[in-house]
Amino acid sequence: MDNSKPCIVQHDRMVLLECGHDAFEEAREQLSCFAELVKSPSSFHTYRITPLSLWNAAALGWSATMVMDSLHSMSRWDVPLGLIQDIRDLVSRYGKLTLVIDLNVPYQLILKSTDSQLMDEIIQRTGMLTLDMRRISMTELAFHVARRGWLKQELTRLGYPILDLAGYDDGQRLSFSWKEEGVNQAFQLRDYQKDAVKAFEGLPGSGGSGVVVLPCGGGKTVIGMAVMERLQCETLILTSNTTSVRQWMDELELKTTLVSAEIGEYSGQKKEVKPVTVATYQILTHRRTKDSEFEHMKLFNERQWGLIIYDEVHLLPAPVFRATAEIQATRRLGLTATLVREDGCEQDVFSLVGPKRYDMPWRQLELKGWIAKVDCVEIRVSMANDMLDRYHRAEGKHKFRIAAENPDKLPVIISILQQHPHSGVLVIGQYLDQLEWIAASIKAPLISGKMSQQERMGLYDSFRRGEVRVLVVSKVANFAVDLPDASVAIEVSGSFGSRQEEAQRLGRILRPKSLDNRAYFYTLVTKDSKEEDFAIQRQMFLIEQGYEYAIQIQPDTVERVEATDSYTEGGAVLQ
DNA sequence: CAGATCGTAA
DNA sequence: TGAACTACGATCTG
Repeated sequence: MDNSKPCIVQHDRMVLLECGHDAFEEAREQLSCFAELVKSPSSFHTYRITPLSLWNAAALGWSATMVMDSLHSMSRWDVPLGLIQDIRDLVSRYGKLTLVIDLNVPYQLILKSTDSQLMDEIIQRTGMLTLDMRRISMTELAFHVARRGWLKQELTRLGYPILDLAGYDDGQRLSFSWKEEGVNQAFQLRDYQKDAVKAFEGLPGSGGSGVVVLPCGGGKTVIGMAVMERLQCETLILTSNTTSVRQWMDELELKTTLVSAEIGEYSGQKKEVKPVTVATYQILTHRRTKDSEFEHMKLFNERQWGLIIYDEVHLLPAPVFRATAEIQATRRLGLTATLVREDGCEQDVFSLVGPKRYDMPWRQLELKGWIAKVDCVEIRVSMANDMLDRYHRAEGKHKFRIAAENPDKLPVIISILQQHPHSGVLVIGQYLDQLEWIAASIKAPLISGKMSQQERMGLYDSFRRGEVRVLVVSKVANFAVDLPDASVAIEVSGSFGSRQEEAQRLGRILRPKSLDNRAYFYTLVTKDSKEEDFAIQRQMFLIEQGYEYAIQIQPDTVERVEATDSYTEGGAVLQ
């Protein structure tokens, strides 16, 4: 055993990482490249090495030897032999199967494998020869172009990822450029944005499809536009909501020479199809009745798109995968802050949109000053005795809500507000009753789904101007892209454990700050309740990104609030 | 026929 | 595990 190493590598593909260890930070960075975080209690973080995490690493250029060397350098004990075998096997699978165009037969693709045994294995496991595919040599299988997406999806599911080198249709050409700003100064991309665009383009032959992972505030729309600008083709942009549709359209008009006649909105309100069209996922999946067809999927074929951009690709609805499988000859760019999906369709994103091409951890942007430096603090608030009684008597499903609505969270909120007397603060929660009560108690306006868009805009404006310092917001915070940014967020309750939600909420305070570029994220959790478990689950994504939650335990009510005051100011911050 | 309101889906 | 919110389309209104 070698205690100078931070990890325990287990034969079940789990890796335990000791948190307090000197080499923690470095190990975390390595692991995040080829493993995914599954649990993060305080002393050890648990990572899992999955086929998908290895293939994504392979797509970024990791070899099995590199993964092994990395594991070896971090592991306290010898890396289990079985695992070494598994990693060798899995990583080497990426690239063994390639997809190319048959230059002799039109509409025909060829799946090539590096050895005939592998081809035998695949044919056996899939029974593919019974379909419209022919084995044209020991190592080659020919099939129709229409099967391209289906094949990749199926084989990835079976454990055989395909390196797609079959190329793309360029689509209808569309000329435009960045608009010149000021004194003939065209728009400048940040270095990492240039790198992301380059990574998406890949080497000649590869690239052209895949996912760019960037935190909120990292400029995902800019990267989308930059890829469009490189390709000079008609583009379909898919986003999660109508506000974001308008945002894309505005940005395009503002930063490029495209004019409004060339940019179309395809949503519930309008059905324009123009050289650049921005649509919501929802309209694509809309059906008149439960089992009628998806009538708007035809949008994929209404023009000769040269590029399809999937904004927030982690939200891509399952039915859209099917349409995506059919347009594999079109370049595809996925943009997201997290590849984690609650429905486990990560594999389909990998096989149908493409592998991860670029990943920029939040912490690195923070070091460069592109986003604010955030301190995350989890405050565990205990329950008063009568609440505790109610909690224990309640049925399982009500317990969570009782804990979440713990009224003793209020003094903590007030204390935090006092600690940040000059900052814009967002109080974010899940239950309207609770939020109404808090809003009334601290005399701050509440923004919920009930409030009209106009009223919201008014409040957002006053908040931006500093006339209103504190806003209480409901789940609207998860969707409203126009919510102004603050430097302090207090999460008073959250849903069952969505990592996405936590990421979104943190995103609200990430925009760089003028003074010291610092922001604060507090999450209030009732001590010894179910809420603690869900909080752990929610925080996982941020921990994956390298954030650490300082934990404050709040033993009892008001008089302890002062006690924590000094504690917070002192040291409950990140390094 | 633009804008408000309502029910439904996910 | 449940509540809250959004998007869409249909219907209504001046």
